[in-house]
Amino acid sequence: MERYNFLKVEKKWQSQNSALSVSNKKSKKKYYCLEMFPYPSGKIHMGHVRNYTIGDVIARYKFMNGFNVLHPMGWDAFGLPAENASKLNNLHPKKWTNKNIATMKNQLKMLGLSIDWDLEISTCDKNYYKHQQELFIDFYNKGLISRKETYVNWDPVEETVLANEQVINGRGWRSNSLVERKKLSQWFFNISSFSNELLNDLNSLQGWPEKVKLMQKNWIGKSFGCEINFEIKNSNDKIKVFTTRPDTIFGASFIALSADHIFSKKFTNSKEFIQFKKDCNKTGTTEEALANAEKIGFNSGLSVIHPFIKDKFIPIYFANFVLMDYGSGAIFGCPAHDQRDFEFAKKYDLEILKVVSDKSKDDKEILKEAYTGDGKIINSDFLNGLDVQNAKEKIIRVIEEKSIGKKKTLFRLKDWGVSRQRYWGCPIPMIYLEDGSVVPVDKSELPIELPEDINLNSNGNPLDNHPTWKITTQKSTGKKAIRETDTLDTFVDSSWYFLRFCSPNHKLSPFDQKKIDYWMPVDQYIGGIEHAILHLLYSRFFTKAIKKCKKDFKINEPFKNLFTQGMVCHESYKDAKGNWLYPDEVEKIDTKTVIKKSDKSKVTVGSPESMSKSKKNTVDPETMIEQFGADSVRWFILSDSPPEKDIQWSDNGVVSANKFLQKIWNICFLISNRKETQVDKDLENRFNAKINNYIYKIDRSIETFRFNVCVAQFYEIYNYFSDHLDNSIGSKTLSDNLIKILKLMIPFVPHLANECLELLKCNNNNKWPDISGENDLEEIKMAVQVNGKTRDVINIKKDLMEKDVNNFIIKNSKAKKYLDGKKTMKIIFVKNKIINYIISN
RNA sequence: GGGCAAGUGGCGGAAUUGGUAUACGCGCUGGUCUUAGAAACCAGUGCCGCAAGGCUUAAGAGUUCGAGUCUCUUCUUGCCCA
Repeated sequence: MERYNFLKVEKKWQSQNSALSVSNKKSKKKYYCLEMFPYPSGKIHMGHVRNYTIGDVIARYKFMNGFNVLHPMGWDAFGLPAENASKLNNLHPKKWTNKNIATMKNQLKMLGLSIDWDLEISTCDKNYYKHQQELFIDFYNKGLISRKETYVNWDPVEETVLANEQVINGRGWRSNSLVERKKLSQWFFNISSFSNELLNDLNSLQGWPEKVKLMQKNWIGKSFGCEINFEIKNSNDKIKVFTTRPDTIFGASFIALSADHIFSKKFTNSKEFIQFKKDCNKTGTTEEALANAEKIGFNSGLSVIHPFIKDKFIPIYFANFVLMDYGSGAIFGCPAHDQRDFEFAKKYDLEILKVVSDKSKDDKEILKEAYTGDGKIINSDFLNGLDVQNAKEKIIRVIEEKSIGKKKTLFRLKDWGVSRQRYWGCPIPMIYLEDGSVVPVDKSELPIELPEDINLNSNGNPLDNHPTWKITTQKSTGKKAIRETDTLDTFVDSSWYFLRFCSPNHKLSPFDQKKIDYWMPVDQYIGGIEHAILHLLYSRFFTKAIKKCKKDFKINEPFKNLFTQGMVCHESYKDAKGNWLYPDEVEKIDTKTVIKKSDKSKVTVGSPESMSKSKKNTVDPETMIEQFGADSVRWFILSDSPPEKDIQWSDNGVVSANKFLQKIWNICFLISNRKETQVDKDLENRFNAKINNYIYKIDRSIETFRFNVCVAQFYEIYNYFSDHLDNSIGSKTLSDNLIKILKLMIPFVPHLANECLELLKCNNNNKWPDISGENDLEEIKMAVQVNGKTRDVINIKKDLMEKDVNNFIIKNSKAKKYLDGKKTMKIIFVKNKIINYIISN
């Protein structure tokens, strides 16, 4: 017998067109299977392998079930790493990117994915970003984009603006440098005006994980609050304050204003105020940064009159933890029940009055921190005795009756700042005229192309530094103009690529509406959980925004079903000096000892975590494919853990996958050369039935993404087959059943399965075997319990009634000895499953 | 601090959704074949016990004829938000 030569076989099947031939028969049901496209960073990693293998299983499964399948792939090709690499290697971002794309495309092909490469797109291709610029202009004309001067998170190392979500613990997500607050004029997508829609439509996404929907819900963060107008003492002015805790109004002990509040104009000549404002800018803009920063304030010397206690005056401060873009840029502080207010009050020695009773504590006790829980309202006149929720409702009612404020809905979701002071991104198609007005370029001028000659080695914005690029004229008037030199956030690129895939070469507009009508929405979207919030939210926003701009566009939500796969993890290794080591630099002596190959010194093993270059706990997919074959790698990555959970990479696992696939090949070989035996019809029937049950189970497991269970079933099937090779089952029966099983294996290990099917002379590989449901097995196993304890398992004919089962047990079962001489009080009988005797002692 | 998950052998995990707990794989142990190793194949492998048998799904209680699954309490871990 020849050994299975995966190198030869995989090449053979890959040289044939791997795409699932998409016929455009409209009569057929469509299936759009999409995996998140990769950033072309250089090489693919195991995370990609997992993502795309899962997608491939689904795409091939649906194809074999008769669907028209769209299974495209492209490149999220703009982004900062290209510029960094360019500075390092003196290679133009475009060249660097295209080189990486070529490498990674080749690697993906090695995996044997059923991708239609004719649909390939790249976001840095002008034929792609041209249409993105067109969408930008459409959005602008619809009022969905605005230009705002705001404070932004400024990364001083990257010299760029960061979105709030790119700031982690007050530091840039990539550079890890402390983020500063800086005022800049920026382009914004008005995503916040879609807050309600984005929130409510989550309910329609039944194919999304609850977890992701919850994360989006929290991110949008709808809350109710109240605006209150405070009268300023000895003045006709009022201050509009926003609060989510109007129930604590009687505990108010100060008013805090943003340093940018309109009242700050009164202090423009104060040196102290100017210094205070400077200090404020050291604090970031995220909620977290505001919560953790030291609270600083500036006493305005003014005060307001408490709206319900006429002789109570409350001082007005400016404070660093209040931002202009939250509410009205003014809050009232209730130190007893808000931690930030508490810290502020401690620092400036302000009154701390409890107005919500903490059941577990004495109300007279001095607080060590703010109490934010529920409780009965105290010290609050007409609110006393109510709980927090009722107090909120009552006080809002009173405030509205007295016309000193009103109820307001607030969203946590902010508008999406998309300007980036970067070269390698989509140019924003706007121009500045000499009269100061800002207008879109004429659509006929699109694409606004990135210049190829660019100097990336100076500080600041590369396009702005380019000698000629920004100088232009307005087409319609011939007036002199300057181009916008910022480029778009790369999240914009990935917010509509799934639409472009439906007609990737369409020239006139971003997409062919007819194709959208057929293919959209994406039936199954697959990607990492790390995109649970931003990418998915932005894509949802884009879909809704396009719907606003284009009459015929009827899609409301882009992704019908979403699956988020877990990460690929590996142990990390450190030598005695504390240097990280790659897995192939170490050797395992036994289960406990690991040594460094080069000098045999002992190595410390770290617990498994997500593969990352910095910890060198990576395994290169290409090496693995060369060593064990793509099928083995695919098989292992699907086998060990449920796909939504993290998986631990194990070389042993791939080795055993490889061994198993060899066994499948062997058994095909044996069966195709098997001599006919005397046939036992009964045995054959049972064999057929059993295989049918397996087919049913595997089919169900694929539908529910339980690929690890599928793999286990395949192992069982193999064991079942090899147990029956010597039995009186006809060779044709064995071969026919094996063909069915091999077809089930095509989505998992396409090369091997197709090769085996060829060996068994099966040439109808594209059709999924019939699922006739769970077949009737003549015999089933039934548990016999006495007082709830299992005493025997009997093989018995299916569908027998209680009386017959009972008779059988009394004659044949070893459970009988537990029943002898005892009185049976009751028998619980579940057909085909269990019989339970309740006896008295 | 708040929210959400989840805790099953040495390890990854399965359990038809309240009905035989530990499928399947890894690892380990013994054997066959080999000069030897590798590969392959066979057998064993939750714990206690010579055995009969008993115990076991983080811990404890509850509902039930019957609980890994449902309810409550506690503990631990992970993720997201602060």
